[in-house]
Parts: sequence; structure tokens; C-alpha cells
Amino acid sequence: MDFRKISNISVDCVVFGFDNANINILLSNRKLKMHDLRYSDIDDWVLTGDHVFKSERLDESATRIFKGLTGLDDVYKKQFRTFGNPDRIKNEKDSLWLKSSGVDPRVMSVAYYFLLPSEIVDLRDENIKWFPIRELPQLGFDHHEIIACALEDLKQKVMSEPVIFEFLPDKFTLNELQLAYESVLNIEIDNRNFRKKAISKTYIVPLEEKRVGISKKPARLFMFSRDIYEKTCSRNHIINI
Amino acid sequence: MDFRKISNISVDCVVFGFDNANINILLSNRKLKMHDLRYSDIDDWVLTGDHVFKSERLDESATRIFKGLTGLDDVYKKQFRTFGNPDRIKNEKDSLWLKSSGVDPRVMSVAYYFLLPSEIVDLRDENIKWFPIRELPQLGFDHHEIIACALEDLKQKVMSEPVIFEFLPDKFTLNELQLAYESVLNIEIDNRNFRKKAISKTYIVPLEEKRVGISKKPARLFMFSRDIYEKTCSRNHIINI
DNA sequence: GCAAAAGTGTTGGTCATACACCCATGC
DNA sequence: GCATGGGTGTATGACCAACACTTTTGC
Repeated sequence: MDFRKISNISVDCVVFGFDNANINILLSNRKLKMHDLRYSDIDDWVLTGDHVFKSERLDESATRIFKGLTGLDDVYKKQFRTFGNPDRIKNEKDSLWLKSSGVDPRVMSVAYYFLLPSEIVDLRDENIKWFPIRELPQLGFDHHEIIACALEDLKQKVMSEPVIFEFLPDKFTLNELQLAYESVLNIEIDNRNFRKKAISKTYIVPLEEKRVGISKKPARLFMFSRDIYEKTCSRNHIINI
Repeated sequence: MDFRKISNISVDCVVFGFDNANINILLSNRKLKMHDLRYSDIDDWVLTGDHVFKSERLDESATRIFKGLTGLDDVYKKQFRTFGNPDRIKNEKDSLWLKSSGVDPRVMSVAYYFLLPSEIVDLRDENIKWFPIRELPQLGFDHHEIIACALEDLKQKVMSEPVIFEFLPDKFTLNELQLAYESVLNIEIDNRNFRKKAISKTYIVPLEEKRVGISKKPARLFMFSRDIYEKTCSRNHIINI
């Protein structure tokens, strides 16, 4: 493996985490102390990214960066778009930042998103923090746009493939599943109708166990069977002219 | 504008055209005569692409390449994925080709697709040809994979947004519309049900005119009103758990 | 015993599917 | 006048939306 970095190609990671209430984004704090008094210090938030190694596949690069951030392997990921306009670096902070790190001024960023239940990330690092998707702080570069695109793509995906389960632990309750949908799509769903529909799916398998302790009345747990899903769901083409 | 090319970043264009029977892909013939007798000549087909200029936006680059190919502006396009693995260049022909053109061996290709009615392209150039999507010839590089990805993305898009109309002229018959769906999704649709559904959409507007000459009984023409679509269709969230 | 979340059924309307024949025109 | 593609209606079942109360537990 050739570990030299390609100077003008990077990968950015949008990490979506679900905490049984909200979809969140994992962001890194970007700090730069200015010794030149004409400029104020930089202290804002950014997505995590890095340059691609000379002999590394794009997917490998995404996996490596994600692992550096969370310590995790084997998480669902998807490349959703590449951002590479020359005017990506709009504001003063960003150009100062780039100057200080000595990087090519025109970088293409191949963007990936990752889906996981947020509790499996162990936030040792003080510079890393979850933000609810609809309450993001000030971000550097074009990262607001990147996140907005990621969310759009995610919504599409959620409505056509069973990726929602990536947000949940192996065993989950139907209410957790519903909350995940509501949070991603930013809609409200009728609880009774949702339940009926979910129970009617053979690939959402009821377990004997119940979740105790967390709430008052213990709730039945379910699991998602990808196996059954693939065997039964031959992709129904609901055409929406 | 800085017209120097970025050596390791290119844009590839997948052009989808509909000819009232099939979805087709526009390909360029790639020819290279080998003077070294150990190698046979190259004569196969590829997508059209080019390197991105130093100060060019990715979208601009795609538009420029597409215009060079077809002479057309203002066609629906979408960036759908970036291909940049170091092992993209698998076979001998491809490496010979690259050697002969003196290009960086690891190129990221940002891929776009374009949608249009194929008759609006004027095929002056002998090296350009339409191929039905399900009867592609031998292709260079990883272009088979690129086309397969483009088609997958297109199917998704067609089922959730009114992009199908990009394949049709301004005025079209319902049977043409049906054929476009069938061809993209590779399915059969019941004609009567399709018609009922289409006619019930307010944004598919019947015209007084009829298409004459082409077939026996003249068919009523329709147009798509994006205006009405946007005003009436507040994105129905049909959740497919 | 009460607060909190889990769980449950019915009805009416809409929409998808299945299916076969007549119509208008060009040649 | 006949071949070709255009155009039409109905019955059935599936699914979706709307809606409020009872159950089980922890404290």
C-alpha cells in the first residue's frame, strides 16, 4: 500500500446516528488560534475527512476515516455525491485554515454517509460531538450543503430499501422503528396503522423477549431478517407517474 | 477561466436516449492502431469523458463534454457517482490506451447521466452510435459498471420524480409515455390501467392536437406541466417499510 | 393508585389489478 | 376492406387513513 496522500482528492464522512429520539450528525470541532491579530480565532464544526492514499480504493478510504473517528468497522455506508467546485471555499476562515495546512486549494471531496445507532460510538474524544440533524451549528466549508444532500439521498433510500434498520440495534421495539422513520423523514406517522403494517411484514420478526426497565410497560422486541426480506421482496415497482 | 486540465480528475457522461422503443446509450468508438505487432489493435466502445479544467465547476465540465458530443445545451443531467479505484484499469487494452495518451494512471471519474429523446441528437460523427441499453457491445475501462450504476439510479429517480418526461418531446402520446416507463424499468405495464392513471394526473395535460401520419389511427397528444406538478404534488411520502 | 408508555379494531374510501372488445385511419 | 395501433369500462380485492380507549408495569 502506498500511503502518500493524493493532494487534490479527499473523502468526507457524514455520520448519521439515531438515539431513539433524533437523527444526529457526528461533527468534529475545528480550532485554529490566530497569532495575527487581524484575524479572529477559528472555532467551528466540520465533517471528518481526509485525503485518499495513492493506492487506496475510495471505499477503503471512507472506511479508514470512519474507523479513525469512531473505532468501528462494518457499518453501512454509501457514497452519495462528489463535491468539487472551485468556489467551495467561500469564507475567510476556510481559506485561512487551508493556508495553515498547506493543501491544494481545489480539492474534490467524495462524500459518503454512514448509518448507525448512536450509542455504539464511544465519544472518548472531546472534539467530537453529536448534533441533532435539524439543529446544526455553524459549519466550515460547504459542509452544510453536503449534509443536506446526504439527508435527501437518505430519505430516498429509506423509502425504497430497508436501510432504516441500520439505525437500530439488532433487537428493537416497533415504537423505536417508528421513531426512526419519523426522524429521518421529518413526518408524523399514525401509531396504530404503522404497527399493523410492520407486523404484517414477515421480515420483521417478533421475539419472545421484552425490553424491561427503560419504560413502564415492557415492550416486545423484534428483529429484522435480511434473509427473509431478500427472499420475499422482489422489489415491487410502484410506479408513481 | 484556466483551461489547463486537472490530470487525475475527469468527468464521464452516460447519455440515455429514448427512441419510442428502447432506452439507448450513446457511445464513442475507441480505435488505436498498434504498430507493435505483439498487440492487436484496439477497436471497442467507451463513454465520452474528459478531464476537468483547473477552474471549472464539475457541472460545467459535464455540460461542456456533453455539448461537444451532441451539440446540445440544456439537457437534464445528474451526477450519480464517482469511480476512482486504483484497479479501475483492468485489461491490457486500457493500459495501452492510457500509455499512448500519457495520462495519470489513477484517475477519478465523476460520472453524470443525461436524459433526452434520442432523435434530437444529430449523429454527424461516424464514431458515435446509439446502443440499446440491454444490448451493449464490449466496452473499455469500467464503463459497463458505470452504465449499470447509472441505470440503477435512473430507475430509482423515475419512480420518485417526474424525470421520465425528459425522454419525450414536449408533446407526446400516452403510449409513448408508457413505453418510456417500460423501457427504463424493464417491465410490462397494463395499458388500460396506465392510461387511467395518467389521465387522472392534472399535470399531464391533454391537447387538442393529434399525432398524424405515424400510425393508423391518430393519437391524442399530451404535455407535461412542471408548473402544475410542483403546485399539486407535495411529495407524498409512501413509506415502504 | 397513578403516571407513562404499550398495545389494540373497525370503517369508509381510494387505488391497483385483471381483463376483451370496438374505433379510426392509411394503404 | 383489412391491417394497425388507439382507445375504452367494470368488478374485485388490497391497502390506507382516521380515529380513542384499555392494559401493563414502575414507582
